[in-house]
Amino acid sequence: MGIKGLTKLLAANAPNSMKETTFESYSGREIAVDASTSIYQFLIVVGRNGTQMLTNDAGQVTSHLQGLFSRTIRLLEAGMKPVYVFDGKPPDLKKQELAKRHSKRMDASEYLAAAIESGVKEDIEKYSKRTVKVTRQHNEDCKKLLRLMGVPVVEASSEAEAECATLCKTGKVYAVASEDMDTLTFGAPIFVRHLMGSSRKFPVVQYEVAKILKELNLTMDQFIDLCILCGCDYCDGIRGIGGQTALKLVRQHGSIENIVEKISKVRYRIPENWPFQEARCIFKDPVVSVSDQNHVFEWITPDEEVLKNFLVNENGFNHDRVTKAIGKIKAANYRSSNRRLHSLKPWLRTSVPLKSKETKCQLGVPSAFLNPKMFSLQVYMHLRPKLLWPSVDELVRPVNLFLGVCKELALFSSYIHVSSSWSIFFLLFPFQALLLLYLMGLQAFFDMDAIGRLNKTKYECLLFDMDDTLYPMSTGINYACRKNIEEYMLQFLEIDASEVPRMCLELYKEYGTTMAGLKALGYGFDNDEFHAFVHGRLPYERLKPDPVLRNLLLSMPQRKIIFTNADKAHADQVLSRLGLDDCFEGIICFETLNPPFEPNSYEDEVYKCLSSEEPDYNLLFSDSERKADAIYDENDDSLLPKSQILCKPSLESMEAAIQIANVDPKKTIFFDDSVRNIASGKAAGLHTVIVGSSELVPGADLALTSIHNIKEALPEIWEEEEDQFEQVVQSTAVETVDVLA
DNA sequence: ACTCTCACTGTAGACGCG
DNA sequence: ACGCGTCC
DNA sequence: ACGTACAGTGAGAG
Repeated sequence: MGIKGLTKLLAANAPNSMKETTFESYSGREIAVDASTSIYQFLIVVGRNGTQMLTNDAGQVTSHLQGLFSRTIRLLEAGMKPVYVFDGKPPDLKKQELAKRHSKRMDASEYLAAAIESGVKEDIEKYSKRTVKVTRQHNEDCKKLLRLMGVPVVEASSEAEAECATLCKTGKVYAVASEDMDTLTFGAPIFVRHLMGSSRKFPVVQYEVAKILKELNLTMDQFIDLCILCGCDYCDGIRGIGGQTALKLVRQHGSIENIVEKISKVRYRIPENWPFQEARCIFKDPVVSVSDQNHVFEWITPDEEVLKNFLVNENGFNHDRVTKAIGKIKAANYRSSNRRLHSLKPWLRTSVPLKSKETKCQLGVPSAFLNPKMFSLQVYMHLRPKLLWPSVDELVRPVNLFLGVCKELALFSSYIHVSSSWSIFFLLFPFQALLLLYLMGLQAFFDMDAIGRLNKTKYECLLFDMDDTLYPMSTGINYACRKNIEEYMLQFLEIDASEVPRMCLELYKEYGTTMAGLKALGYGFDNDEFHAFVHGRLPYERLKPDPVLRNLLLSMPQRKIIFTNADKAHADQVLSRLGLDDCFEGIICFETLNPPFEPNSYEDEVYKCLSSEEPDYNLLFSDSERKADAIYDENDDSLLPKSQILCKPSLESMEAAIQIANVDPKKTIFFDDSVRNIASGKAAGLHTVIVGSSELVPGADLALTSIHNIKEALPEIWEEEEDQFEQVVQSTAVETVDVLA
């Protein structure tokens, strides 16, 4: 039911918080839409004639598909980028409200039956609408349709409105379009009503939460209390108190607790066991899906064939109509991908900071004073001898070799889940296991001998992203990091608070990291200073040592290298907290790809791949010269300033990493949690594994919910030990032969 | 008289043709 | 501009 | 084992 009477209350008490806009003005904007309410409306109204609805051959209702299909196309054609958010589990507090609705529907069903009996058309019409219920199947149909159309779908973990609001707060969408006033209570910064009202019965209205608070002169907490008092889905208000009185009381007393204490108990009866605090919690800290802070929504081209099959063959849509509609989606996609670059322009013109420069160098150590040695390659690439086995040299005789294997296996079985049949086998029948391994070894030796010197090694190197890959997203490090970046932009770059989240994300999207984007826009801050601020006060204590992962890593025979966009200090801190310091041969980090100065001191091959970009001379130049870097051609619409920073997901960064690590991409597996990094990793020729996702994404060869599942999902990594083993055996044999010869 | 609350009821898409 | 039938 | 919401109305309380 949303918040009772909030529209009126705001119209009367905060008229300036709402402004009339137009449908067209949201062109180019990402808009979150609550899917359930839309589907509900479609089911009620699309193609309804009494109890008749639009159906497919199988007699299943298709009204929701019809409605959603045309509405979404309408949005796309207007240049908007819709994100549909589906409901998750409703909070427990909402149960009673839902039960009420359920019983109402049951009543309506009875009335409907009676109406059909008596044959009164209007009653049939009326009551059949009231029995409408959005089922799981409807939801699934719609998700499928949207995905085929290339439109992003979000599954909220609880209330869709809460999820929408969070998407908006974090800048992933520009606004939430809904009719539900709850959206404001959940704190969606920009909330649009009647956006879909093609009837023009109501104009499109935009609410801004910040303006509401300002005009009502309330804090967000107080506003939430106000909404609870007005009456929300989660608990009753106080009888006799509506919007007006609630506003007065909140202004006067500040919080529900105080109001309860002060108001007349004679006149107002406070409900017993009134769960207003729980309701407050739902609004204030709603359960939302823990999504990747850096995840970027994409509106991709529709899957034409499958979409046609779904609509035409399965649901009886008119073929020509669908074909025409798909054409519209494609055209809209094409236009908006061209338009995307425009969205950064406003910041280019207005945001190049002038004042912030003076204070710039006081926070961090100017890089010029840092010891150049610190940036030599060795620091970032702790090159160690390639460690394949314990004491490889000693493995002259098979027995020694098997002792090594035993060690590894013993290590495995101590922590790997029981599912590893090898480990069990080894534990139960150590002697037999040894014998079997011995035989396998001999077999491998002879196989190898037959094949000759052909190198069978499948993987030589494993390239790991660090944050959100080696430890889960839920630690909140990523979130804290983002907050710090926003804080930095606010404090030191003097960017307007209202622009920060959105700008942050846009730059991230366009340049790979927000920092790279800021640099490209001409902000001349110091890299180290930025990193120090952003990574300085992260809640590292939340990272706990991960011995399981450590053992997994140590048991992998391949080279293992970290590839992160973060700086060295952060990488060191994280790895040390996780207890993984010594698991990696090297770290490719921000400084590796963006040497502070003296790019010449780099190895030739590294420099070669960097030289296609302008080296970052930025730090050596004066402010005015730096500003000149941001100059772009006003007349060329497609040109944005190039980033001077090399980072994922650019293909150049991938190739640079491959060169620095000196690996063959075909024999390297790249682990990352970001879809676009995976895509560009694939483009660079790497094997790719998306971590933290249960579904495959474009460009990924494999999906891992957690890095801990690596052994189950990629047994090849360990199986390769046998390959390595063959190699060792063989090379040993060859050497022996040489010696003998 | 006037303000406010409450309970109840009604209504809700999108397109294209003429 | 509008009403009205149609979509499946 | 489930899934929506506001606007308008008029009666009645204070």
